[in-house]
Amino acid sequence: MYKRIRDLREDKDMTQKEMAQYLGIHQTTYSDYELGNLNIPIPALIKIATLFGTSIDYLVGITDERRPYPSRQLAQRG
Amino acid sequence: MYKRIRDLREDKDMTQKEMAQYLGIHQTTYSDYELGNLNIPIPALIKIATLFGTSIDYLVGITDERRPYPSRQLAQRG
DNA sequence: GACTTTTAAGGGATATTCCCTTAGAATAAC
DNA sequence: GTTATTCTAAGGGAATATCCCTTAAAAGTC
Repeated sequence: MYKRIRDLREDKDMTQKEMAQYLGIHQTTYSDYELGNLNIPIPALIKIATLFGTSIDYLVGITDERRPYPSRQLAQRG
Repeated sequence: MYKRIRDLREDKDMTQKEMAQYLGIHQTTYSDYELGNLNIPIPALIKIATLFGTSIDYLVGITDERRPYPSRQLAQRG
């Protein structure tokens, strides 16, 4: 169960159907992602993290820090 | 092709076989992970990020920052 | 060249994925 | 309370992906 993804979705007042459309999959597939019944593919994880402005690490519970590192395109030296 | 994972593995002088043993999978499966032929499951991503002391975001190329996010146990408020 | 180590490709049994249908839960209006 | 509506979850199955095995190819050593 990916509670963080569910909580972020609800914070954004989005439905599973809307998330599924965003990802190009069916609502029931997305439901299974949140429930942990299916492994979430990396491309979907990236899109979800981007949508919510956080990191994959936060989504999957590795860290409690919600802010992502700078995205690759904008990263600075130093 | 997950070049970052490959580069980190080589920096650590590890073979695909050693990585596969660490993950509990076959060398050819791990090879397919690096090549992008197979989707890397989240649990494997977590183990790889932990082993290399970095984030999943770095592994998959979202960010260029190599340092890991604060671990869940040690995360601070603010 | 012969040998070893390492990585990648081919093939196939098996497990997973994904969608469809549909059921259940929650809410609202009447 | 019942009729809609919305949202999420379960059951089932065709299609697809996964994972390992075998083996080939590449790279290095002697």
